[in-house]
Amino acid sequence: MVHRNTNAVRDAALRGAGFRVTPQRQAIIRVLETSDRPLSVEEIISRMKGYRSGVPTVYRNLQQFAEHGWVETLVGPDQIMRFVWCSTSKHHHHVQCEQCGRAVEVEGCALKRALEAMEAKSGFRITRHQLQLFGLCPECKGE
Amino acid sequence: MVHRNTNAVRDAALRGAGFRVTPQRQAIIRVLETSDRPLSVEEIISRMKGYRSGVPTVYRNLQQFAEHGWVETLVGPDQIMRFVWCSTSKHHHHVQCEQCGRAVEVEGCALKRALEAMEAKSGFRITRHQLQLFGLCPECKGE
DNA sequence: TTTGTTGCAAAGGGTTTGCAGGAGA
DNA sequence: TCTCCTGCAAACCCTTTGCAACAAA
Repeated sequence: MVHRNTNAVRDAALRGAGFRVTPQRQAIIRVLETSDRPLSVEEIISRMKGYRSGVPTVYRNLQQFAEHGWVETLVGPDQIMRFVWCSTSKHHHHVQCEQCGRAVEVEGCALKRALEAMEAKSGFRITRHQLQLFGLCPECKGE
Repeated sequence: MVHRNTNAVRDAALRGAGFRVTPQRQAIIRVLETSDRPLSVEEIISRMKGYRSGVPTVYRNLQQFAEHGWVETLVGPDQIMRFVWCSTSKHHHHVQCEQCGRAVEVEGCALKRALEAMEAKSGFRITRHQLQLFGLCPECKGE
């Protein structure tokens, strides 16, 4: 019973963080966890099966989840907020396919050397960075 | 007459790109060129000396300038568009000081090796990336 | 004179707030 | 029961659009 177990873990995490377990929160997390790409609030709501929650509720919860490091908020040139579930709380980046929209996490961060070079060039001490990667996923790039 | 010269160069660039030379455009460029950080539209207008143009005009021009690669549009978590003048049209990144807000360009891109590592990890072919750097500038980091 | 530009006002649309009713614990 | 949450509607506010007047060329 993998499902049962997953749900139990998620509910425990909610409670452990001081949240009440509501069907809305469960639905938001379920949608985000099973999505292969960043989702807007509208997209999150439309993907809720059997349950439809209000827009403000989703925003409020997403904001709280972000404070706990559970979701990452991305906002691109279209000015729309999109959210991704972070399976790892370690520093990581997301690569998104420009053709099919699928996104995956790249664990770890290979930027160490590059950042050092940029620190030397700029004279700044770089403390934080945000990298967004775009390209072609394995399926889309193969012919 | 450095000023005269700079202005002449800028006006020629405008004309060369098919733009008419208007005081609004001149003012926008002047503000952006002399700014040491990304500016919102509101900030751009408030910094215009002796001339005040309408909000839509600034947005429209900024959009056109961006299409010519003259300005870069950044939008952070606060959802507000900010614009920086790009002195070079080559690929580059910006580092912004988290304390004083000053931002500088880092010419070139030291990410080649890091991107290759991430391509290998993800299986994606990475075609485009956007990197935002934050840290402490030379003045702010000293002590 | 021709045609690109500007400015005003209004529309647009994603996000946030206020508040009363509802439901976890 | 006691709070926390949710949902609705309205408020917000940055950005865009429409259109008539204006000005560069």
